Amino acid sequence: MARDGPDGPDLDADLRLLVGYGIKRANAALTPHIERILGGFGLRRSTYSALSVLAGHPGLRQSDLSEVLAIERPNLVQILDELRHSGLVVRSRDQADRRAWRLRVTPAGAEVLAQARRALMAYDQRLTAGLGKAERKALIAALQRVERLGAEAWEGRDVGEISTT
Amino acid sequence: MARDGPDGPDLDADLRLLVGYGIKRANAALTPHIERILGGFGLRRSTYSALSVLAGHPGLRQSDLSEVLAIERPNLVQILDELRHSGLVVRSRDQADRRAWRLRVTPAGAEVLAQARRALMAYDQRLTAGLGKAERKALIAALQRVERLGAEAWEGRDVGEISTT
DNA sequence: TATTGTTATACTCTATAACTATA
DNA sequence: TATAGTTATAGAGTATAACAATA
Repeated sequence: MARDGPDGPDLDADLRLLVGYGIKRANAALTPHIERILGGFGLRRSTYSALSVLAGHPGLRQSDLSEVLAIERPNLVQILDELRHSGLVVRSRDQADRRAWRLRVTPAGAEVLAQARRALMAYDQRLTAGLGKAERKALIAALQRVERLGAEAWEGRDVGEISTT
Repeated sequence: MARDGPDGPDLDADLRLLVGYGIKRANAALTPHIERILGGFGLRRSTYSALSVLAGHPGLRQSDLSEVLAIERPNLVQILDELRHSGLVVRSRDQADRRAWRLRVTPAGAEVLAQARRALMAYDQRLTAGLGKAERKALIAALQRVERLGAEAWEGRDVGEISTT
């Protein structure tokens, strides 16, 4: 255990056995680069995500978007303010339910999204350099599966047995 | 595209093509559960990580630990204060360099770590339920590779070409 | 009575500048 | 002059309570 790697001893070898640790470290390593890339288009991670979903699903309400992106409604307000003030998103009152807003991406928003998407996809593809298309798809599927399994409430009882399959 | 899944339409299908998005969503889904599990032992994610590294490498200095865990030195101070006040870690002045501290896990710290580790490992194993041992190892390796590739500075030039391999 | 969007607020994580004591 | 650890602080992300307007 704790064997040395090419960049020196991996002192966190024990933590590296955990999928959750690997995900946290990977996220921390990627985040500043993703923010820098999107920042070049006047976007943040959250505004890019909102723009991306709205572009594919015009007429979505804020509460729908909140659920899709797993963002609390109050936190979405600022995100949408930002997109509206930049002229990338507009909203109009729902005719049937006058409490709700219907959101749409403007032509300018679609253009910014397209450009940001190209830059972000190029970076993201680099993350799986050396992997084939099938392997990349498998990684993405595995992550989504981890997300689902991890989110399922668990009674946290002390399970001594660990599957050896 | 944007085909419906078993739990309804996946409105973020476009974002799901990104490894970075999958990592962010997985991390967000796991974090509260991991915090809850570790909270049962009086630990946070950061204090658990520090405890885990120090247990395997007694005598480490704070700056070493900071580098291993990719935590800025100032942020490590509070983490170690917490561990010391809980009696899980002690420190002593380095004899050769009286600016530095040498860190060690106490017997109580080792015991808390062992218990927390069992609970956390049981949860983490659940994240890859259905995967074989080799597949789980491959996922962990892929994450570490993503972390490394993603951290390497990149000039962010607009690369239109995307590998089709 | 419940829901949509909003405001205010608080808490954690993370990052930087500047200080001290030692080297 | 540089380094180890510290303090203070600021920003981003995220979470909850409470409110107005509407259902």
